[in-house]
Amino acid sequence: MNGAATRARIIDAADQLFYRHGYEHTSFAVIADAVQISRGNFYHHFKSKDHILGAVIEARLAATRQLLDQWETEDADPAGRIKKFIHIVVANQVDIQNYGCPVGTLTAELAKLDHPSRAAATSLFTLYREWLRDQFALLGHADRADALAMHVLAFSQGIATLSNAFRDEELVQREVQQLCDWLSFLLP
Amino acid sequence: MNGAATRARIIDAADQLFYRHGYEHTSFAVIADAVQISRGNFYHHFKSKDHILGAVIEARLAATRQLLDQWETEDADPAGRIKKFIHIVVANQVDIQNYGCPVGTLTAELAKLDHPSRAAATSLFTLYREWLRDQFALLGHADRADALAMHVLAFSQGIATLSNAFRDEELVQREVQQLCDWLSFLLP
DNA sequence: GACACCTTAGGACGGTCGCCCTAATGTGTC
DNA sequence: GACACATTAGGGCGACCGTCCTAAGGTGTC
Repeated sequence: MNGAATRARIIDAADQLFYRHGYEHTSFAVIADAVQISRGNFYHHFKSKDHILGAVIEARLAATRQLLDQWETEDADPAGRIKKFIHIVVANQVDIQNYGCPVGTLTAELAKLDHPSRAAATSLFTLYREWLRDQFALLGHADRADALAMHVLAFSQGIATLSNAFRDEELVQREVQQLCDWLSFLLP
Repeated sequence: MNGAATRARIIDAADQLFYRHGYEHTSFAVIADAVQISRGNFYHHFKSKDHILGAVIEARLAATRQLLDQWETEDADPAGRIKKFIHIVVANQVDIQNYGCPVGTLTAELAKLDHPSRAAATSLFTLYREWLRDQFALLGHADRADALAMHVLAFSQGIATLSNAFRDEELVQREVQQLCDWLSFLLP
């Protein structure tokens, strides 16, 4: 098999497993099982588990950039784009109920581990933050665009955490609706 | 030394370590070092690491109940009590910046580990939820008291997550102020 | 002082971890 | 077919994991 393809499959499997069971709890053996290659073979593709994590974060960054770009072309209205972001927690409700927010839980875990990739994981948040900030600036709130962006980000994280803890679907619907209402008041 | 005292010291040290470095990442050896007892000695006090976790959660539940009771006696105004809760993220800002919310991060980790004590950890959230619900009911919002309680809870979690990710003090101040303003609109 | 019992020390156990090596196999080029 | 190189299989390495055992030490009662 092509080496690059195997590498991509490792990243993909590791991404899923890191998300579902946490970075530390995911062992080489489990990833190897998922990709159906031998354990020792990893060394050829990645020098260490940390390097796999680095590649996973990089892949997520690329995927996130693509998603945000796609939203830019799909929706001409900045407010509509923000709503698309807000509705992530609804679209991914099942996963979030089971495993929490992929970004929030990863940064939290890496912070506790004092892991070198902590900053890289935070940059995933920054991607959303700056994108949201741009949208709010377009809506005429350039002076407090960053604060508004962080407000939206914070509520998404809060909803994700409680959705995961209580497995409460109604809560998600209700809070999302509330945040969309709040957004409407900001429109020109 | 008194056995009960040693047991209490184990719980206390484990609580700190679980919070700062995560449950799974905290080994027997590290706890033993912190308490200054031998590794194998744990078996006399706790059958397994899971039992230590159980005891830690129980201790946190007791401490939380005591805190909430104290607030009830300290402040006769339900709105004032809610503000006390909101300001937890300010009072514990340093710890939260470094390690996140003790409840939120624990439930998230246990969810990923599919750990038996997951439900027990969630009951820590429930404690706050029901207390907040009671406060909002006292304020004359019995019909939607639970939704309001969850709103405040979600906010706290979101702030804690972002505070931990970005280490941004200003963000905390700003969002807390905003939520207090929101609370003022609900007052009779 | 004798005794029972609570508490502790220290280490062995089977297992798994992340990591690393070597030999074999596949693949493309000439 | 010969060769160079990319990829893989399989397993060993030392370290550490959570658990469990035994023997020693401490403490209180009579």
